[in-house]
Amino acid sequence: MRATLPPKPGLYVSGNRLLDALPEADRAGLEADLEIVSLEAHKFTHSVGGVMSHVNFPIDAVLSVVATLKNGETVEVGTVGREGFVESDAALDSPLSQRTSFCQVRGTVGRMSIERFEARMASSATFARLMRRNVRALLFSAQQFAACNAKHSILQRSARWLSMTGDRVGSAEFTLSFDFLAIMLGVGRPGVSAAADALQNTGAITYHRGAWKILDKPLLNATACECYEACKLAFAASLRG
Amino acid sequence: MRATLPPKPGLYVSGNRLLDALPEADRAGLEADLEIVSLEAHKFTHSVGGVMSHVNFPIDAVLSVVATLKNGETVEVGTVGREGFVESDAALDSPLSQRTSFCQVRGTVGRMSIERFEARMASSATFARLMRRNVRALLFSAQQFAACNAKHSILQRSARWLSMTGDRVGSAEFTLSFDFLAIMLGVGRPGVSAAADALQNTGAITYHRGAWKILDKPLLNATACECYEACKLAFAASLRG
DNA sequence: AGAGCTGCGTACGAAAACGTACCGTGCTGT
DNA sequence: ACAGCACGGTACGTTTTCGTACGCAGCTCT
Repeated sequence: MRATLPPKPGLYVSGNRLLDALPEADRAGLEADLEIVSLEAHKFTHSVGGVMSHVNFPIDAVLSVVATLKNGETVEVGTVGREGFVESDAALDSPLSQRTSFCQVRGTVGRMSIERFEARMASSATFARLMRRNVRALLFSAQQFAACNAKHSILQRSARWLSMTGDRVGSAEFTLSFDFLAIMLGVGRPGVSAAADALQNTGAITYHRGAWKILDKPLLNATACECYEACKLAFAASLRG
Repeated sequence: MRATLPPKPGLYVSGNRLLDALPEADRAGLEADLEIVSLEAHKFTHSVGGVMSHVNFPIDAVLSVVATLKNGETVEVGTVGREGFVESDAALDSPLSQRTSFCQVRGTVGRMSIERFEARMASSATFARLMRRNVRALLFSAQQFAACNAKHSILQRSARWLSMTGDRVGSAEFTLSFDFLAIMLGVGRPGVSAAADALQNTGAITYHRGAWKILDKPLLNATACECYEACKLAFAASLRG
């Protein structure tokens, strides 16, 4: 679960691509600043309005940022894996979280205290720049989700979600219930059911009782709307600084 | 078209609430750094992928940030008036614009060169903090739009848009065609037509050939989904630093 | 083995929204 | 005054999605 980028010999590699993109000087002391934590599915990392105590850099967990509406419905407004971090508010000069985030697919994260994060933001322009460029990608993806939710079908959005998640867990298999996917996409469960059927019939995926397996990633990507590729590119660009 | 916040005597007041929220020290030289420009409706300020030459602080214009899909459709993913600025990428350590923005409702903006903007970001922590907290509100609103587009009806979203725009132009009257509103919301024109009818029948607004007038703002706000209020609060919070 | 929970298939009427098309109406420029 | 055009009312058949409901299957725990 480490070394997803070619590690430089002797350097600490977190497994989080964002941290791994830091130059050598900025990785000094990183190991001491990070606590590796296992997150179970559906475990919250931060709730809306709360004072943030930590920032989380996913390693092989997938986290979701969601907006909660007044009637209690939640809709996913961002997905974060090893290419990013939560809570992004910390990089925007705010100690308060304006959204809820939680673990979507179980795995590990590197957890850094807000104090250490802010200290690094203040002391290293390179670190701060990388974090802010990542927030830029997060903004891009939130905007893309807005357009996507307005224009794309449940099938396209389901395929997008599965493709994105496949990339982030770094594996073709992961676990997620229909109900949860329906909530994330802001649609009804029968809609997800129909989409999953269609995807399974084309041979792109199989699923069984919450266990998904991607059989044909190119086919799945092709079924997904352009938003998959657009967000992928945006995050890739943010890692290049 | 100036002095929307109580001006301190002798201080330059731009009419943009974000700039006006700056402390006295940070307003030094602001007048020299800003060029007041009149924007016609539908005039682009920046296109996606372009190198940004300027940042625009709306005074009484309303700008839209849109995502353009591959089939040419555009969907509004952010609305910016005198409480904010475009292009936000400049505050996230990027010289490239990742979205297109253009003038939605004609009016004036204060335009600052990217060089002067970056110089202020670098030299004043207060300025940088205010800009980044505004980007935080922009992120919040993009996320809210994502949830809104997934969950709320055309009527609610139309009312939200009109309420938001009314606040931003600082007037109960403004101009906008049905076609354009339909594009912004990512829906068909008949949908907007029906929503406008319903809103006019309740007495919240009137419209005639693209000229809208808000008659009963509280009623309009009540018809709008919660996203109106949520975004309003987010931007208000960003102005308080 | 049985109870109970979670995950999922499915059906179906209702509602929302789409897309397209056609036509009126009020500006605007010559 | 007239043509041309932008604006937008309206209609209608089609598609998508919703919401709800019911039932079955597989896992787990006792």
